[in-house]
Amino acid sequence: MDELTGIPEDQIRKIQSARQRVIESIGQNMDIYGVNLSIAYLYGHMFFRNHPVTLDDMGQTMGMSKTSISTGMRTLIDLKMVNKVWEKGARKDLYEVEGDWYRTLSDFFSIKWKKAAELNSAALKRSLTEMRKLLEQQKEQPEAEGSAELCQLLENDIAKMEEALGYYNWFHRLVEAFESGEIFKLVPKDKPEA
Amino acid sequence: MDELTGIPEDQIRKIQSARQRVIESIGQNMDIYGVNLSIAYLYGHMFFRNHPVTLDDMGQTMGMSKTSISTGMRTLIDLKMVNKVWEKGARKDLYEVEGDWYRTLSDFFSIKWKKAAELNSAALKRSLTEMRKLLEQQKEQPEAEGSAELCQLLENDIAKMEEALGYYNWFHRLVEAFESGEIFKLVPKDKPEA
DNA sequence: AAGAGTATACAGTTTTTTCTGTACGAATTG
DNA sequence: CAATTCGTACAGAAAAAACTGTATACTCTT
Repeated sequence: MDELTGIPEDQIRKIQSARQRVIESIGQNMDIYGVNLSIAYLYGHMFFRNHPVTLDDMGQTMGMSKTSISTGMRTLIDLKMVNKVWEKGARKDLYEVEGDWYRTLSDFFSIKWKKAAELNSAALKRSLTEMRKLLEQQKEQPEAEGSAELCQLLENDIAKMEEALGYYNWFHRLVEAFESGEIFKLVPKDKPEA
Repeated sequence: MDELTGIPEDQIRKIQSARQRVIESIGQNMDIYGVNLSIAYLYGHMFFRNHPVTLDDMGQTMGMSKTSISTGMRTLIDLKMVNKVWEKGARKDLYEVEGDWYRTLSDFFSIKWKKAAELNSAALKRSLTEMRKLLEQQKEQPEAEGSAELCQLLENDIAKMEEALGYYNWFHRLVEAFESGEIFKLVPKDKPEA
């Protein structure tokens, strides 16, 4: 807040209230990124800072313990929403928000969603293999008890899993379109004239 | 589980273990949609069912109270991941998973992300208007104390908020590309041959 | 319109998550 | 190399969320 020195009191209050509205909105809506309110507020406050901040700095600003700020900041760094900044001769670590929100979104998909899709794909592939083998075996002994029902069941499951795998394959390519920036060919950053 | 009657015990166990792997994977990765483990498991179990399920049915399957299943199911319905099914002369409500996962993803963005973007946009616009007015006023009295610093500050904030609004504008168009299916022009469902 | 069976609102309990203070290891200065 | 100062691991306290059982409102059949 040292950037506010020398500015009349009432002006400061107006600016802070305008900022506060945005910070609060960010806070209430950042749950889609899987972060809690405190971390979202931390991000919101950092958004308006024009210089990198320290843990102590933000702890003071938000009235929270340094430990909480530390873990919160780490969460934001893991999500690449915040970057660590190096400054010559600075004792404390410095942090600032990643200003390119398009990249933030892309990174988020890469970090969280892609990983989820890959894990699910792996599980699906293993179970699919198992079930296909079961189906093979069953087809070789069609006289066994309940064989028809079993085959029907297996075929249903297999079909579902194949469809799911198709989806995850598509999703993987979607994330790649974000990573490569190809997505901007379809949806350009600069709004085309209506 | 009535669909498993008449099938040998050991076959059932193999199928259930294959299913369980997938259910568990879904459960552990569905947090990106903002649902908890129980709800994710509920979804996972429903995924493998070939017929609509009832609340009691799933309560039994998952060993949970009907109340929990009810609220969990409602969450999934709100996210359009599960549909209510109407069946003639059925006393109980019936539910089944939305089988089109492309649509599920699209709906999720429409329901959660778009709303978040719109709320943030609204907050940004209001604060932006306020700050622009403050800047106007300030530029008319450049001799006031701390005026230069104040203008600098306001211009910084305004620039940031304008950039953020640009991003939300883009995001809005992105979600529309999902809603309209245009996204499949860029990333086709059927994998092009490599 | 009555009656049986259903889903859910609500309050209390249990479980999980978040937050804090202390303690410790790493890095930096003098 | 000693003395600071920093960031974080860890354990316990506080807060939030999830789950359950009961009670109520609603729907559908008859």
